[in-house]
Amino acid sequence: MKTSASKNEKIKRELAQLFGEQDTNIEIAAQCLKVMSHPARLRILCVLREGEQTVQNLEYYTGIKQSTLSQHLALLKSRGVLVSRRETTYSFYRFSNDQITQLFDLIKEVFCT
Amino acid sequence: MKTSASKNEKIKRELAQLFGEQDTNIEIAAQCLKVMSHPARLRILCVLREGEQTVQNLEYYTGIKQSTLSQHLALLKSRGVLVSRRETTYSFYRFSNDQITQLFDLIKEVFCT
DNA sequence: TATTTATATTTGTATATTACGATATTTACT
DNA sequence: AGTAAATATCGTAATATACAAATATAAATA
Repeated sequence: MKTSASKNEKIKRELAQLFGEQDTNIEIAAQCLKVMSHPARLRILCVLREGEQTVQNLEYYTGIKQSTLSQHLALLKSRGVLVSRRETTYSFYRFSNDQITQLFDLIKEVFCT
Repeated sequence: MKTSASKNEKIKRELAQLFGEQDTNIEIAAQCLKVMSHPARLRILCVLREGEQTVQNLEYYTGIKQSTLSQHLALLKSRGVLVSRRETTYSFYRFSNDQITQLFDLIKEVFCT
């Protein structure tokens, strides 16, 4: 089974463009998406889409246990999905940037309409 | 730490809307996203974004071993990301619908620009 | 300084995913 | 029927992830 040479070239170019020199883009994308691909973490993101929240509010809204929640938040933060700030003893978490927000919105649109 | 009652209500409504009766939306979204969140599978999707391909062409473009590739394809198919058709001894895989394509395009935009 | 509150980290255990070789299946062709 | 080609599935070992209890840290306040 062969494909035309020109189409081969197009696909190869496309791949080169997507992956970049070291496949870093695709690795980063996979890691970031993977961390969003969990029911508990999608719940967290859904709450944070409305604005930043403390851990205990997230616990209240999502029903996830504190230690588990904290681990999910750490994971989301480590992959650049969320950022946090500390105010006295409270940690506030929020989306890290508009592109993540946009991605989340599309996910919601795709799966919830 | 308290949040205003009205904001509480808004978030609760938001959650109810997203999750639906049985949290099915969020489960489906998590499963579908998870299956896309793998370097090898993103490579596959990148090739298929250009149009349907046989397994052996995918093997050629992605460098993934045949049995591994076949498992990735089966997974993507089982979660509704891809569909396939058989023509003689060849299986052709392609994106299952426009929403998945749109989602993939945004992922690419977010992580590769 | 002792205590309390909010959050983070560690630890143990259970479960899930991954890649790949070996094997099976499907279809075409002789 | 027998063989070959393309694809699918199985078995398994290595690795990763999930969860929650226990513990640790950080900051406020008595």
